[in-house]
Amino acid sequence: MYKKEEKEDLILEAALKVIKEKGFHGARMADIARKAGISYGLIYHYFKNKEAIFDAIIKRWWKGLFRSMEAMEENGDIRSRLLNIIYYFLNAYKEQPDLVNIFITEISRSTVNLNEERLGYFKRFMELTDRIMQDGIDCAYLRQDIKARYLTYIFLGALETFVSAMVLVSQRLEDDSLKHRIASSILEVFLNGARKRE
Amino acid sequence: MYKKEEKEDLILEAALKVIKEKGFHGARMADIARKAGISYGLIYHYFKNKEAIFDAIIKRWWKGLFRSMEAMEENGDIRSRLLNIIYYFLNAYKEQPDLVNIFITEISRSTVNLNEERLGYFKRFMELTDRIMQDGIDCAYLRQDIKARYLTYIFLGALETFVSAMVLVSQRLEDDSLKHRIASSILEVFLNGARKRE
Amino acid sequence: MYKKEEKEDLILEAALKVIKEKGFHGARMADIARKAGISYGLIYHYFKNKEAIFDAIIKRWWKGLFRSMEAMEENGDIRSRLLNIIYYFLNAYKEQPDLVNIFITEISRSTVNLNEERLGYFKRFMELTDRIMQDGIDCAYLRQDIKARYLTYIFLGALETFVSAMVLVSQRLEDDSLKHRIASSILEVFLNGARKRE
Amino acid sequence: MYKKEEKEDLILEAALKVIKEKGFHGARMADIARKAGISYGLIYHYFKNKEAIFDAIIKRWWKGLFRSMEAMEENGDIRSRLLNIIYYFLNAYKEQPDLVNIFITEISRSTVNLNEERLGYFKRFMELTDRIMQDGIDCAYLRQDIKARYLTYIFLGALETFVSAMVLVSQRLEDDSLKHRIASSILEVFLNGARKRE
DNA sequence: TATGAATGAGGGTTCATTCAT
DNA sequence: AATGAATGAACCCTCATTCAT
Repeated sequence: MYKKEEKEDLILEAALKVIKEKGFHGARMADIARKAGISYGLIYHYFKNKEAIFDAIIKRWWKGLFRSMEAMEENGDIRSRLLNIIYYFLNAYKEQPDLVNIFITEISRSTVNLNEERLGYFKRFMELTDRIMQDGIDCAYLRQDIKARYLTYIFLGALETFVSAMVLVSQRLEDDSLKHRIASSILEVFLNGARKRE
Repeated sequence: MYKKEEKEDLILEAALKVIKEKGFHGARMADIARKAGISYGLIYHYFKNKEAIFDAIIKRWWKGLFRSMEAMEENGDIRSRLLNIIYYFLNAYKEQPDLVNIFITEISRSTVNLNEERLGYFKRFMELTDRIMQDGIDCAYLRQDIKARYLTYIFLGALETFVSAMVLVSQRLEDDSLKHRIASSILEVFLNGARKRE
Repeated sequence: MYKKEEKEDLILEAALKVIKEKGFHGARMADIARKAGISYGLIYHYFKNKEAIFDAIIKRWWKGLFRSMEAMEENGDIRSRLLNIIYYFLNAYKEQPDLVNIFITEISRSTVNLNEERLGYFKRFMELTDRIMQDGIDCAYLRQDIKARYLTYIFLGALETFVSAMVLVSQRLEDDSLKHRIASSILEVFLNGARKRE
Repeated sequence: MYKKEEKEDLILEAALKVIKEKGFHGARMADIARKAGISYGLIYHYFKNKEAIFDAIIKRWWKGLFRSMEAMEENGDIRSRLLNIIYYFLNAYKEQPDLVNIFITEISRSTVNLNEERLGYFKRFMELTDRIMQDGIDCAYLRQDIKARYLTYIFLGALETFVSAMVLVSQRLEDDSLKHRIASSILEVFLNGARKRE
């Protein structure tokens, strides 16, 4: 089924744009269909219902992030692994700003639509990040007087806030050097506070 | 009219709870009325429509925060002023966890319902925090190689993420010593990274 | 109860204006109360309900017209009696354009709110006018080959259409000579067609 | 789309009946749906809202009338053109008494729902009728001492009043000879008063 | 696969009317 | 006599979802 996946992607892409503009609640199936250039009845051949579209979007986001993080676990140093997370957000933002927008505005904070599955993604993300921090603490790269989980909060908090600010002002990231500058800013500020001092 | 304000508060309190549970979109006027123990139509004596209730909640949040921040501007040192912000969130969370929940999930990130007025509140918040950072930079308390606005991002990012985490797990804050511990954690981690080194 | 009637008039006067602007359905009790400068609860001391206000307005219109027509029955010639009807409309229009507007737009044609009582007024109006026509036929002043009822139709049709046109364009009648000119136009055109020819 | 128009007609037909019974304001969308034998929401596939249904009904009435009047302009004599108007009303009344009822009770007099578009229809109707009268005056068929616009008032006033009376008493028009009798009554009475005398 | 007509539950809002004060 | 808070039925409109074609 090659075509099937393409069509699903077409729908998800359209859904992304509409949800970005109107939010999940405000996004109507008819809007999504129109944006995708198909009839709205057809959406139901590919997705059980509106919820399923949202789930697919969420899943897409997390799966990519997890894959990227896990790939680095074996052979990456702490800096590289943290940078990896940052770049996942920044690259995603560059290529699919709508997706990041939705992550920031609809996924990352909402307790409303939170179900077991979605909560699970978060926990996993926290755990994967915790593991980086714990590795850093263990190898004496990061300070040892703060719990890994707290470092995770600081790191992800800073990252999210930066990205949120970019989302809010619709910052363009076409210039790669700007992207690198932002990435290292986030990293350095965090490390400055979190690195072990001698 | 003394009674009028009381009734409005009653409605806002009810709305707070309902919105927390179901989100702004999911909250039905009927739910709010039931929760407030009043009849359906009465809400419309006090608020023009559903939007107005949301606005009132938002306004209440920001006005309190601004008042608190401005009161400290004259005579507070940097540490105190930052702690003041942290405590505003933590105290609010302790006394009105629903309000903080809504701030985190519905206000602080949503670009959907963002209008000029609401965006204005954010900008003001950023500016007031920037001013603290700039004062800290000017008096050589904070490091001078990072822009005030970036320090603001880090600080608010960490704060929001901590509070978000508390919201997500419905952390109870009945014990004041826990509150103080969290407050100083946030502050110290931030300062550790942001303070000027000799 | 002297005051009572004054207050009722105050309310009716206000109702007149509001109904003119918004129609009977669009007129809200709150609008009427505001226009009358009283609280809306008070209206219910003077009128049973909204319907009763409408009834009072209708009654006011018809009673005045009937009184005027009956007073002329004994001693008026045909021309005078017809002019009397015309002048009742034109004078009413001059002094209370809102009332005439409502008669034209809400009373004279609506079959919707038509109940026995209101239909009765119409029938009485038709009968009183028929009687003039019949008298005119009997005394050989009006042509005898057309039924009195048909002459009534023509006459009232012309009158209503003139007044309707004035209502539609919000014609001012401050100048009495204009009023007289219109009155005689209506009468002459009618008589020209209806008078007996030798 | 052939079916689409049929469905729209079905809805308009139902709306006609309901509005006749309850007036525009009193007519509920649910009533119309029930009368049309379709589901509630389907109406909104065909009409934007209640107002649009009313507009469609009004448009239908006027367009038919204008088409008929314009078709006669070139080659009709004055009598025929006036009879044409009369027959448009009487035929419409015979075939769609509800439509005529609504024209008389809701359209022809109401200043409440009058907007630019609707007022425009009236003006056009008046102008087209004026033109007949002016042609009649120019060719010395009608009297020359009365303005065309006044003749229009008389004519349309008589016509409307006749039809109104039929509407009020729910007169049946199944017998064509009755229709012809009424038509010539209206015309003769008008012409009797309006025709030029030698 | 594809369309869009059809369904109907649901929710925001209005407003006449009642009633405690 | 006067106020306006309180009630709740009513109604328009939306939109996710189903289904016949």
